[in-house]
Amino acid sequence: MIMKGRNANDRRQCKTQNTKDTKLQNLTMTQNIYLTTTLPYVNDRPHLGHALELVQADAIARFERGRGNEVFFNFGTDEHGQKILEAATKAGEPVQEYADRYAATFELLRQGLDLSYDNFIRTTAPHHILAAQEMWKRCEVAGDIYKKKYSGLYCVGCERFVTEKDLVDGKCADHGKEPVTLEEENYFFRFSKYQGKLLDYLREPGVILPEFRCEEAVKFVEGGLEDFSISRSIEKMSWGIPVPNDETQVMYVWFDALTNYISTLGWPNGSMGGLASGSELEARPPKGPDSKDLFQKFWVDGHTTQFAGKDQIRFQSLIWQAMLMSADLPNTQRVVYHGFINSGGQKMSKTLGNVLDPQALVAEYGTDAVRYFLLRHVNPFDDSDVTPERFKEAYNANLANGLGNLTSRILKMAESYLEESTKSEARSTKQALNTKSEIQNKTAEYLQQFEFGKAMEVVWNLIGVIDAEIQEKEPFKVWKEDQEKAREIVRELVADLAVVAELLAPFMPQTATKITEAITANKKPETLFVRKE
RNA sequence: GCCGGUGUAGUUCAACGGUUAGAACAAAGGACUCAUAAGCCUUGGACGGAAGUUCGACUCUUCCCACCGGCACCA
Repeated sequence: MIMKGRNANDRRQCKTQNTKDTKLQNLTMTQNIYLTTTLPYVNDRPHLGHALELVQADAIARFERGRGNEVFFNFGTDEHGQKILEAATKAGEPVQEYADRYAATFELLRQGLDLSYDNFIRTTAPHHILAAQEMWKRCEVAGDIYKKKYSGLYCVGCERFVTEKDLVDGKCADHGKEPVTLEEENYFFRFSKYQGKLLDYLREPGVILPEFRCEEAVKFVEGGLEDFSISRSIEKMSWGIPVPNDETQVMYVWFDALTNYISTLGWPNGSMGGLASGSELEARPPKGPDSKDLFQKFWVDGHTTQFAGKDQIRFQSLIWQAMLMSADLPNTQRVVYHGFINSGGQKMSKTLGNVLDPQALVAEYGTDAVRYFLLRHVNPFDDSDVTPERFKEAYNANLANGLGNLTSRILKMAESYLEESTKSEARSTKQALNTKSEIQNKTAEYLQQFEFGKAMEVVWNLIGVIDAEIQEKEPFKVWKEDQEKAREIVRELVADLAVVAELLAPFMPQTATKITEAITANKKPETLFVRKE
């Protein structure tokens, strides 16, 4: 049963998808694209890691919409479980109110980071609760849920089960007491049954990015899978979704939470709570009698991509996939795992005082600056170190001095020399058009591999080229001798700038709009990025 | 402990076994002025250590040192 000693052939199972095939497909037909991040647990405020994942997903969402694909982009909050209950109790607040409060801080990211998600799913939403119960029933019907005695270390002080990791010298870190071994009857999920199927799943090209994470997943599965408990006694932990037909148990939080990826689409029926305001889909609702079609359209017929942190492999690529298999639903086609953000060479922590708050950065630098930094200067797959100094350096060098200054100098000349707006399409020089399609292809290629930084670097190379061109052609000098010739040069520059704006749209939507509008008005805009000293 | 990865300029990253190891940011100097004292040009600066394979190694092998990740009930 257990596979051992894989040969060289097996080793190929984690290869990434052939990008040429993907590209061809994408060029030839409109696709339905489903994107989701993981749902943050509402026991803490949003940190930069959440922002990274969201901005990555959002850039892809905007990019895909921009090339004509239909996108459903999901985000939301995970609100059940022991830790929320504890935190709320500690805060002396009713649990739901506590969850509401934190959920709100995450919803604020929509504005702060200019996110374009189509639905914000909360795991305490009535529809989601029904969906989680339906998922449970399906797994039960499949014969994958059974009752068994769970034996674990229980800390009387914490009033909960603890793990070895929670212990310091064999004692609970919070209470300094040795935990007792306690038995409880719980429901278990037959995870072990899916070992073979999961290995088959992992063998499909591109289901996990980056590749080395796929290797980790394979190793893990090959090591053998054990069934695990998916419920808790309601006496010890009441803050969860009731197990169908058993009043004494609630679901263990992640079993409920993972179902959000499809409950957000209205699964298993059309009674979902409604789309986020501003959603693209709200403006043009899916065809059909109810939103059941969203599930069919995006999860079944569409291409599905999940974004998650590197610590999520077990949950997203294994447990969730096994649940889907058990419920006889299609698997996720791709999960992209990002790294963590450290600061000053250390994990961000409150005690170290090096926690970077995305909203604070937005307040200081602006939405697009934060998006820019996360996408361009944070490694999409490995851990990255982010400090306020690095942020400022990148901001000044590339946004203030680079993009912002370029916009100013070109549009100042346009405003002074040209009498009317340069319609970018009409006046684009051949050169600009060539550059455009060439660069668009490059950025598309990189984005398909989730290489956000490389995709943006292409744009910044173009910015450098345009700056150099101004230096070389010196339209401001030419103006003194030959005004028509100077106008010609400036029109060309404006067309180039329009290309930059268009390329920036998925990454920095507000800036792209500002530049485009300034071009249309033929007016130098207000300083886009004020230089920080 | 087992498995995997990484160690290149002050910093973040590149480099089919082969001419003087490339960029970017930061630093220093210069000519210009349309622009946010921005932009352009120029300059200085690096292969963790040891041995080996090879005509030749940053690139392959072994060992050492350092760092990081994975090895299930924390979401």
